[in-house]
This record gives sequence, structure tokens and C-alpha cells, in this order.
Amino acid sequence: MLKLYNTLTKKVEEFIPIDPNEVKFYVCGPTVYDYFHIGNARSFVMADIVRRYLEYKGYKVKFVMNLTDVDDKIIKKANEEKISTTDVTDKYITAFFEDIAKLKIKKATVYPKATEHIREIVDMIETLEQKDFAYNEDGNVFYDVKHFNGYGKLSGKNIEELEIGARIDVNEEKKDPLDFALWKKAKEGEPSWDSPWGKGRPGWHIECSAMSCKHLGETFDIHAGGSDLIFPHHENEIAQSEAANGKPFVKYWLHFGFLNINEQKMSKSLGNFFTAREVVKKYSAEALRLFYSQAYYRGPLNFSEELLASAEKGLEKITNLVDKVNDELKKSNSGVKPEFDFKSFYQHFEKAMDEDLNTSQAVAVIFDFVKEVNRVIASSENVDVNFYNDVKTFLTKTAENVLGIVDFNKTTTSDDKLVGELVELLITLRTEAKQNKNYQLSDTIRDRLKELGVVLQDSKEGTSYKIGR
RNA sequence: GGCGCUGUACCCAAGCGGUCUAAGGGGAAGGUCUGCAAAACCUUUAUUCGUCGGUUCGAAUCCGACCGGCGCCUCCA
Repeated sequence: MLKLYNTLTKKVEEFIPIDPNEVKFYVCGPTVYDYFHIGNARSFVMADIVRRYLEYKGYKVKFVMNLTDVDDKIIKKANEEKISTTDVTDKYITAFFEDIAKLKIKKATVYPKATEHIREIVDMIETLEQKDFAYNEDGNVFYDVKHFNGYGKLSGKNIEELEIGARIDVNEEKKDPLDFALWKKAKEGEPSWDSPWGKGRPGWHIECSAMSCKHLGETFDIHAGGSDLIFPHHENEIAQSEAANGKPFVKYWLHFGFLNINEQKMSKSLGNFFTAREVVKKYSAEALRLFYSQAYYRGPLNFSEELLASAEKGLEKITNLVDKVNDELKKSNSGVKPEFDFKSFYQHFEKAMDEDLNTSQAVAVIFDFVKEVNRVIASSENVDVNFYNDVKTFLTKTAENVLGIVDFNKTTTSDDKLVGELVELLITLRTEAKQNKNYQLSDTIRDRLKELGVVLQDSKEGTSYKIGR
């Protein structure tokens, strides 16, 4: 029984999908004006893990992630670089897909773009206008926050306090500083579309309301995003969707904690960020995902290269076993199948994940499993290939398919047949040298190969090699 | 000012009233194996959970005060 912390109720609740056959899941995706950083990546990866775990539990998941491709920042970038806004969005949408592929994030069912849903957005604003939740001021359409009963229920804010703290808004067309733009009147040189209020473009919040409704319906199961979206973005989405549809918007709200650098939030505006693409050049995607998984998804997580390096190191413990298993499966020895309680490891893993996605606990289960398997292998002779099959099944289902921290298809031997055979030849020569007690030669072979990135490992069964991942 | 999160070993981090003389990873130390390494395995590394009080038979876990860190309230995952 999966339990999730729901920002709306501020409680951990049992997850019960509206439609038992299909979970409907929406995640706020990127504004495509730049490469995303590893703070953004944390949200994307954690949402991916939630999605994968739901699938592990047997749910079919319709997973929708929007791409915000019309926005002030995009326009600004286009002006700076003297290119069109579509040049900007095309470039960063391509980059986005490259990056999520590198991070092993499963593809969403749909990636709706704001610019391809202008019709739906205009329709929703019209509905809001008809229901008196929106007003038009000279081509700018605003949402009338005061008219929506329950504004602030997600973020725990109340309107009076917000007004006291509210900064003076430069836009004097609004009736109330809390009101926000649904439709922005076109300015010179900006992308715009025709609408009942004249040429213009959608405000930021309305796209998520319109597109989630189109792809997931008026009420759906899970809506997720970074904690900084709680207010005002998600609060505004609720106001728009519930006012327009007259129905509850979302059942479970999930929010991901920030990635900090030196205890400070990583953000574009502070400039203290690393893009996901630069990090994945130096560290593996699996290590990054392990790093995220070792912390609770809602809390802050401090980032440093040292921490990532230690995750990479810890990962080796698991990948060593993965290599060993792949090796044994190739050899396919028959022998004795050791006693091993796989079932309890599955149970522990599920118990951890069920308890509001305790991924750090789940990771601990994986490490315990690896340790236990190693112990069994070390103390048994003639281990049957079926045991390795079961080990692979466990790690595939949990560490690979849910957490995405291992990859059984990543090979540590050479892809190139010739290279593999040459290494094998050197190993044979080195073994001969060893038998002749010519350790100087055998060590030279080992050292030189290491410099080339090929690590030799001697064991009772002989020498194996590994090419740096 | 309002709302919320947070303080556990050298570092990261789980823990949600008793099974905690507190998971897991990194680091460090010793050992088994090895010609030597590497990998793997074994052992050690918090009687203590920011501080001080309280509730309780019993608290890292609940309550209060205090000290410290962070976030949101404005674009931001």
C-alpha cells in the first residue's frame, strides 16, 4: 500500500487512484530557454522514480510533462541572441530530450507544448470570464483571485496576509495585486495569437490548467513539481481549473525539495548552478540518480562534487556485482543453488518505497542485498546459474527499473570484438609470465593496461578484465 | 512580519513512542585471499541523536523554550 505526502492536506495519505486501471500524473516540465541544471534534474528524476514505482506496483501510468515554450525568459533570450523565439525553443527542446535520455528518465506519455494549445487556453479563459473569474483590461486578462473561494489552500497562505506582504505591483491595471495574468496583450516583436481580447499570448499558469485538463481530464491523480512552484504557480492552477471546471483539480500534490550549493538553493538567478549535461560528462547518470535517491525527496539536498564522487564510489559496489552476474550468466554453469531469501528483500524494498518513497531506505536494501549475495557467492562452491538469474531479476526490478541506478546492458568488457580478443591475449601472456614467476613482466602488463583504462582482476577462476565505464 | 522545512558519527543520510547498546553509502583502521595488487569477504569506527526543561513505566522520536541553518511569500524544479 503506497502512501504519499500530499501538500494539499499536509498529511501522508494512502494512494488510491481515481481510475484503478490508469494513474494520471502531471509534472511541470521545463521552460525551454536554457539547459536545465541538476536542481531541475532532481525534480525530473524523482518524478521519474515515482512513475516507475507506480509501474512496478502494476499501475498503468499516463505521464504528462508540459514544455513551456512561450514565456518572458524565452523572449528575452531570443532578443539577446537576436534570433527568433522558435529558434530558442527548438534548440532547448532538443537539448532537453538529449539530457533526459542521458539521465535515464523514461519518456513521458505526452509532452504538450503551450504554443500548440492556444485554442484550449483561450477556451478556458473564456469560461473563466463567463463565470466572472476573469476580467479584461484593455487586452490584458486577469484572474480575479478574490472571487475564488479557497485561494491559498495549497500553500497555506491566506489572502489578507499575502496582501500585507505583497510588493507594489507595477501593473496598475490589476484590480488587486494578487490577481495574475491569464492573457497578456501583445507587445511589439513578441509572439502573439488572435483571441477574443485581441492579439496576445497566454500567461504562465493557464497553460498547465488547460493542458492537464485536455490530456488527463478535469480531475486527475498526481500533480508534481519543485517546491518553489507551490506558490504561486500551483495555487493559481487550482484557482483556474477549479473555477473553470467546478470540480476538484488534483487528488495528490507532490513537491520536491531543492538542491542546494553551500546550503543555498541552486538557481539560475543566483548563478550557482551546474547543468545536468556538464555533470553527466564527468559522473554517470546512475551515480547522480543514486545521489538523489540517498536523500528524502521532499527535503533539501546539498550538492558538491565530493558527494557525487562518493555516490559514484558506492555505486561500484553494485556494478561490481552486476558485472559478476553478467559474467556468470554468460558462463551458464550448473551447480548448486544456494539458499537465499529473495522474498524478504523484495518486501523490504517495497516497504521502504511504500512509506512515502523512502528511497534512501530502498537504496540501503539494495546495498544489503548486494552484500548478502556477495557473502553467499564467497562461501559457496559451484553456484548454479539460476541463482544469478534470480539476482539479476531482483536488481533489474528494483535498482534498474525503479531507481535507475544500475544498467545490466552497460558492458564492462569491450564492445569491439578485436579489442576484447587482444586483451584476452595479453591476459594469457601475463598468466604465463606469472607461472614463470616473471612478476616484473606480469605487473608491467597489468600497469600498462590500467593506464589504458583496462583493469585486470585475478581470482581463483582466473583473470578477468574490465573497461572503465 | 506570515507560512513551511531542518539540526543524528569525520562527511552524506535513514529513523515517525519500546524490536535503537541508532540503517545504508563515503572515508579511516585491522584481517582473510593474492607473488604483489585490485575486487570480494570479515571486523572496528554514535550508550548517543543542537541545548535546556517537561510528558511518559519508556523519547532521537511527543510538548515547550532557547540556539543555529534553509526555503516560499517576486521569475525559478
